[in-house]
Amino acid sequence: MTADLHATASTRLRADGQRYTPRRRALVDLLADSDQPLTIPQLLEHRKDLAQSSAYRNLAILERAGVVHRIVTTDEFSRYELAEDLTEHHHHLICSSCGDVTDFTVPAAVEHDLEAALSKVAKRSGFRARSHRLDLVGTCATCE
Amino acid sequence: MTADLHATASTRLRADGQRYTPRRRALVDLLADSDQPLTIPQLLEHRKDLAQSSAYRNLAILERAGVVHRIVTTDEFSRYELAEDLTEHHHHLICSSCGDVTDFTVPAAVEHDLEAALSKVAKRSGFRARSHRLDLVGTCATCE
DNA sequence: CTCAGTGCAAAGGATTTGCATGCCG
DNA sequence: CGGCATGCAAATCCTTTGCACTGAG
Repeated sequence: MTADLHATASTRLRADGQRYTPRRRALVDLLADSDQPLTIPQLLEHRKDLAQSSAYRNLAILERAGVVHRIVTTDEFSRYELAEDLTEHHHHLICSSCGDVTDFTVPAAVEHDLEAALSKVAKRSGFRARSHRLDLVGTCATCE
Repeated sequence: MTADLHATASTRLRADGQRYTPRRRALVDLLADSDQPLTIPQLLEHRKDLAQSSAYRNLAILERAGVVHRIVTTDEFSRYELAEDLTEHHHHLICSSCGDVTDFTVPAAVEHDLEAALSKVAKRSGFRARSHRLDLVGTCATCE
């Protein structure tokens, strides 16, 4: 699936008039290898040769192209993960103490009921839903 | 319930060694009167006599005391609402175009199943859950 | 040669903080 | 009176932007 991932990333960037450069590929690789959304400092930590400004710029471009997704939790840093359709649908455990985020999933049945309830709400309010977010906020095992 | 609200706010602040001043009360009033979380510019807009820095400071204090809750969505501003236990449990429609946030609720049955699934997840990961967040992200009727 | 991608350094903007003043207890 | 709350202005810090350089086509 990794090969596919890069092919998809490349296609989406091209569709947006952008190239799939080594730097951008490196960012996608880092995100794909992680089981949690990463902040830019964390990304730079893993790949010291990446320039901060370029990381910001490239992640913004990758986000516009629909390759990565930016999330804001409770601390001061944005975090990035692969776009929803490039991973499996999942949710986040957010530690309000250290800010760390971990992925998790819920049973398909629950997810399904949720979808149904949400689409009803959206229809009622004339809201065009694109996605939903379900996060659990609390304290992670380490901070506890 | 408004009287109770202020009594509760006052008690919680006192427990945190803080006073319930007119400015703080004004902020709580504004949030209680709104059917959506508000940004600080929005709060200042409603009450022009509030100083920006004091608003920031007081909201931080109110948050520490458990009276208000800060949420970060997709745009650059934080938004504030009354703490979960001072309102009814609800969720948010987040417009990714204008950043506006509207409250909504889901049927108790769905909410209940969700709680059950989440507490199972939390237990499995040694995560101490404090609350959950369920948001619908998309485009509001106005921006559509 | 051209033009996008990159790195560095400087600018931006929401939020925070230092400090002098005012007010409640 | 004492100490916290307030307002103003300056400082912070994540993020964005300007600009010159480099490399791919």
